[in-house]
Amino acid sequence: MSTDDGSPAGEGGAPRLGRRPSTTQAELSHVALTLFAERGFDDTTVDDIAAAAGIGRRTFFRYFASKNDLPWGDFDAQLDRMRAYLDSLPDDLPLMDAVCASVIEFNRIPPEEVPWHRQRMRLLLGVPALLAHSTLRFQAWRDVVAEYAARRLGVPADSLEPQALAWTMLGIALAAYEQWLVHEDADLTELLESALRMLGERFAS
Amino acid sequence: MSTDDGSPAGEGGAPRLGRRPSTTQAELSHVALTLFAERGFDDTTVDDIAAAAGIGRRTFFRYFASKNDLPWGDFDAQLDRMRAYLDSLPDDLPLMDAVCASVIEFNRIPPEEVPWHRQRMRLLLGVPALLAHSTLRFQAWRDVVAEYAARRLGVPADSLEPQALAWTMLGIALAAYEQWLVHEDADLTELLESALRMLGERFAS
DNA sequence: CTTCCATTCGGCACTGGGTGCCATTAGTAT
DNA sequence: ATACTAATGGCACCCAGTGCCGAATGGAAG
Repeated sequence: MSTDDGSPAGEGGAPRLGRRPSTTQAELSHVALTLFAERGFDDTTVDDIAAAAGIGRRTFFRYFASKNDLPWGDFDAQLDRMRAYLDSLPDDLPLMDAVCASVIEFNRIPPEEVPWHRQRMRLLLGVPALLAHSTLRFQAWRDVVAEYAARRLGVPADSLEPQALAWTMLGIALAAYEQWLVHEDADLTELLESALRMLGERFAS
Repeated sequence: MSTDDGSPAGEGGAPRLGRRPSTTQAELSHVALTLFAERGFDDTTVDDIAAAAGIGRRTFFRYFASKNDLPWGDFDAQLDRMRAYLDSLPDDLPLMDAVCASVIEFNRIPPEEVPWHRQRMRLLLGVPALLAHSTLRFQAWRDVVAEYAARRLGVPADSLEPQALAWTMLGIALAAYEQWLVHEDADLTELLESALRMLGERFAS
């Protein structure tokens, strides 16, 4: 995914060589999300999406490796943002504080994008096929957390402690998301904070 | 899954009426696991499995809803075991102790089944398609934990606290499993214990 | 033994996601 | 105009999964 498919039609700098891409991931994603909202995920075929976007079915699969990837946009860019945030934190900040802060920061969303993001997440966590596929994305997210924790702890990234920490953080975040989707008026940041706080209290026993 | 597909060929009680099933989930699962070990999951088609088991492709899908379900056996029975174990614990045992104990108990495996279980889990966590599909099974597991926690806490099962706890426990268990798969000589119970212990220490900060 | 009924089997055709191949199209540079 | 580059999209193909329906297999009732 990410932007290595050479598609950012328009600016970028490179004077373009060869035929220009006829669309973008973002546009395809948008078209698809609209269709999903109308007919539902399962009742929307890739042909429908390609037709609605005015491209061939074969071309669709050059922009997205699978139908399941549509709601994700370019997650890799988000991961880079998270990595950068973690690296910007001072090393004397306790590990748990750093990780908790980054989870909160990663999931901070501008108010105007809340409805949009809500729809995306409702899809991702509500449609079984998408929830299953999401696991693979979450794995990449966990790796970011685990690598940071491993560096701070001075242990390999694939050892128990960073991995367990990363899994835990993912779990907490998803539990908060589920609440957020159910309660229309809830604030995601607050939910994340209380989930994290709860974890600390519960384990203090 | 479970046993509602009416296939437990042999005993059961009901004197059988109509044609008898020509195989069982267990046998199919066994045949499939063997093929997976030889050729790999992705390079084994459903036709291969059906042929190896001596049944028609169409019949295969009456025993398993999908190819992805093959390595799972009857997970529902395991979940019932877990529920029963949780219910058997005294109510004055602190919640966290109860949950931790049940995670450990759920993943206790007889020594003779270790190699078998290892292969199954290596498949489930190593093949992307299976890992993704597993999410749906893990959801059922999480529900068991969340329902118990909710009862102990006197809150709805879909509220934040039980859900976050369940997610966390799943994460810890999976982190331990990953270590177990990497280290051939490791003991799963010990890994689970140290992962749980670590979580407590880390959050005590 | 024959008839009836229940249940499983499995072939066939079809949908839908995903891929490899390759000619075509649309651009830039010379 | 020519050459080169990169994206497009049609076509054929593979595989998972489903609906339909007739055929096979068994027990029970006549």
